[in-house]
Amino acid sequence: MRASDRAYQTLLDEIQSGTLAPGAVLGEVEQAARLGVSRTPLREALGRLAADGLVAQQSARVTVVTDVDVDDIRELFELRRALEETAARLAARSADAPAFAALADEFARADLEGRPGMDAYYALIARFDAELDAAVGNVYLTSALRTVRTHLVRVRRLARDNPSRLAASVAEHRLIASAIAARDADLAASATHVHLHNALAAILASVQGAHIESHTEQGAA
Amino acid sequence: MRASDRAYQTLLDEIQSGTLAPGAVLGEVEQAARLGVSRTPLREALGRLAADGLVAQQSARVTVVTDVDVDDIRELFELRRALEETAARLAARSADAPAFAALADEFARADLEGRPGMDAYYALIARFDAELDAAVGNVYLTSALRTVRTHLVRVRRLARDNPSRLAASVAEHRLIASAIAARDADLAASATHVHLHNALAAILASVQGAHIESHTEQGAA
DNA sequence: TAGTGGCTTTATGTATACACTGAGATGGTT
DNA sequence: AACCATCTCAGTGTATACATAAAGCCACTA
Repeated sequence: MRASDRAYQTLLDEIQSGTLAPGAVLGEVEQAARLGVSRTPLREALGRLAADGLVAQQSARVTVVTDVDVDDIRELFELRRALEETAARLAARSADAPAFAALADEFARADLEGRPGMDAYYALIARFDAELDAAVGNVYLTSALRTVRTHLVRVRRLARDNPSRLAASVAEHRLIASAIAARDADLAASATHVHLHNALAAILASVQGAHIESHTEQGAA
Repeated sequence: MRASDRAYQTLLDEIQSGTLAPGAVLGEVEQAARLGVSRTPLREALGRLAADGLVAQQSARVTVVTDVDVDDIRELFELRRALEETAARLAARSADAPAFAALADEFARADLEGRPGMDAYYALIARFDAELDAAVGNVYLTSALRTVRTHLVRVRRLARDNPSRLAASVAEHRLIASAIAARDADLAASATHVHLHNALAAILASVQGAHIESHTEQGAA
């Protein structure tokens, strides 16, 4: 594996996991030393992260991890809705029906108990996304979706998972998969719309709650 | 201006104009020498072009200008429809109405005579796009649209402009601008849908025509 | 004559040295 | 004491030297 790939992957993981918080300054010499690569591959990694929108040049001399506020989440979901509704429609047109029927079945039987259940669920969603990309068969759309998903990892981290919301999310995914398997483009698009509406509402509620909590904590401290 | 920016801009122009044709091999040393920069900034430029999707690593040792075939054009327009319909809806929600009314008026009075008329028309479309981006106020959506527009430059070049199609295109843009100015999101989205449908049909017809012609030329040669 | 093995060559990937710019500090002046 | 100019320095931008690996070619063998 190339040094620039390792640097990119490491920084990506750290930004997505929050280890590198928004606003963190990424000096080239500092990060290169920390990751054990020279400045050349590190600069390439920073360039890719900048293209992803995860870092930005604040001034001419300092690049920082980009911030994610509530407005960003709303904007991200506007784009996500445009892309995923289109993807659902296109997938319904030409999808491998048995594959999506099988995914729908897996969503129907998904077990969300404990951390292993959650991990299995996220893995299932990843497989669903991959199958969706394959069914859509559009590199431009898939590429745009990849960027959205990259940002979504950070957004999900901001919002804490709520058990009842997760159960609803499973049911929503099951409907989307069923609709695609049944070649019902309108239903697939509407179900996606509904899912994203609910997902956004849950995230915003969670973020607002955390926001109020953190204010309370500040007051108590 | 940085050397890497100049290299990127030059290569971008050459790829978009067709000077660097699809399939052209871009060796680092060769291009660096040609553009008068060292390999370091040239590699950065190639990285940005790769992120744009204009070049790709064919094998481990050779980067080439990506190809654009008819299927690519269809796929690009699927994404474009998703993004621009959404953009039109969002712009209708919060646009600077007088600005779009003024744009609609300019489209109504557009003169397409000769090359200066065409250049003025393309400049007007660029202003329309900029005003649309401002009205949408969504960096994620705007960024995705930027990528689409980057590819569209090459697609437009493949298709030769047809005078009657251009006149229709002006009328379609006028309607979109009017709908946004009137805050009619449904009409703006539908007008955008119609416009993109017609634009794609014209491009495909032109490309097919050119394809047949080039076959004929081959047969004659 | 065809195929294989190794060598050579050439390109990329990486490290490092140099250049230059912009920000901050320090000292002088008003 | 406050403000401005200059100097220093840190950090980025660029060039180049070195490491490495893949592709082509030639020779040798079956």
